[in-house]
Amino acid sequence: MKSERKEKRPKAYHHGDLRRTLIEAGLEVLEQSGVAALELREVARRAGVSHAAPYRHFANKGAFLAALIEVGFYRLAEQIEEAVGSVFNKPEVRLQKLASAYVHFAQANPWLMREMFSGLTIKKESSLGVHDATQAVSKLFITIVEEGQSKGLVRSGNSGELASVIWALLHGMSILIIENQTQSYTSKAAGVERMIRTCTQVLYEGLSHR
Amino acid sequence: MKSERKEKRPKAYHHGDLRRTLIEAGLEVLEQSGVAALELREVARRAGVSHAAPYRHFANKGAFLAALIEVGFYRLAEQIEEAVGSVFNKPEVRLQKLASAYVHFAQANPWLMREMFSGLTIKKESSLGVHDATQAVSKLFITIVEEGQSKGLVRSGNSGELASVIWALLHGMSILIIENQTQSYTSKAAGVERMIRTCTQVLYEGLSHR
DNA sequence: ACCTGAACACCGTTCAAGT
DNA sequence: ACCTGAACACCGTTCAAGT
Repeated sequence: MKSERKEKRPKAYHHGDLRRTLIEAGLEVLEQSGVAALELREVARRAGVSHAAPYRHFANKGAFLAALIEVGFYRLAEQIEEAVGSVFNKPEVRLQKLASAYVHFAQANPWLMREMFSGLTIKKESSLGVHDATQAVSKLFITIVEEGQSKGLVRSGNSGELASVIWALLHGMSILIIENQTQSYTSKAAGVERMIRTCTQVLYEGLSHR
Repeated sequence: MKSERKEKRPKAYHHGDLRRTLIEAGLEVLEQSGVAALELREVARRAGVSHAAPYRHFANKGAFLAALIEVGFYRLAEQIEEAVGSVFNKPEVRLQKLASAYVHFAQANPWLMREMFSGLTIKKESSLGVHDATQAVSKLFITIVEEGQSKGLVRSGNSGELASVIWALLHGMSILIIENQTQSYTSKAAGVERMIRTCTQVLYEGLSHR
């Protein structure tokens, strides 16, 4: 209901911040066993509370999932920011760092990633938090494009549209990799890095100012 | 080509080819109401059989989902083949047709698309059919790249890797569109077409022979 | 050979009752 | 204010029994 981006510390009752505990447990179950195994009762079990307790913090299972997704987008945004913000390299290298960050997030959180991009429209309607979180990621891509344009590196055009092209390629690549759809090319870590480099090159060429 | 796997023809009993009927019903439920609503009992209901009947044709719910996914990949492959096969236009136009076909498939079957790229690795292990079906799509992309290379249009390099770049961009774009993540740029059909054109351009530039 | 109906374990959700 | 335990409807899955 409220925006929970800050570390607030509600007074511990039986279990401290149960909401946060449930979310952490949920992320754990999700990554360990997949969505099919993500049961509210199991999450409650892990948190050491009764199966009815989660309903004090989430309207239903959908709202709980939305909370996990929200966290997911904020974490992804953080990783992206770290990757592109702390580097004073050439733009090509920054783009590669961005790509690496995105792909590695997907590899580290494949199930979360799948849920983050599964029926978002519905979840955004019922959860303002999810909407804000997706915007955080979206804005990062747009900023990157606009920076590139202001330096004369990126072709002119609607920055939102060009940002979507970058996002699309990084996302698609990440999905193909975690779904093992790139075959032998990414079966090893070195292959993944090579794939990232190739994507970065194609993007850089394709987006560059002519 | 509409070659849809090996056609077995079990003789009609009470309901004709129940297996196929169940799959059609399943695809219907999935697209109408999403994965959460995809229940074997509901599918059986729609097919007019008891809730136990599906177990004569599928080991469990997972195997049923795998069957839907398999159909999904073959249909996607068909659409792609149609798009690139029947056109004698310039390669740029063919690429755009390919992109359109992919995106439109996603728009027409968003839930199926999400399931097709959700936990594929696990499903491929238990379902050879799914593996073959994904290969059918994968090969199409590779062929397209190799054709481009042989004509000197596409840069040299591992064709599988370059094929993955194309697939990645088209897939990512499709996901962003169906998840409403490209914002206003694709809220109307015209916006989607423009987005497709931009992606195609970037791809063509990025992949071209230098 | 193919399907049914009862049965079982388990989940999401609700609610009166506890601390 | 926050959590528990019983209760309910419904799902996935199994299996003996029907045609």
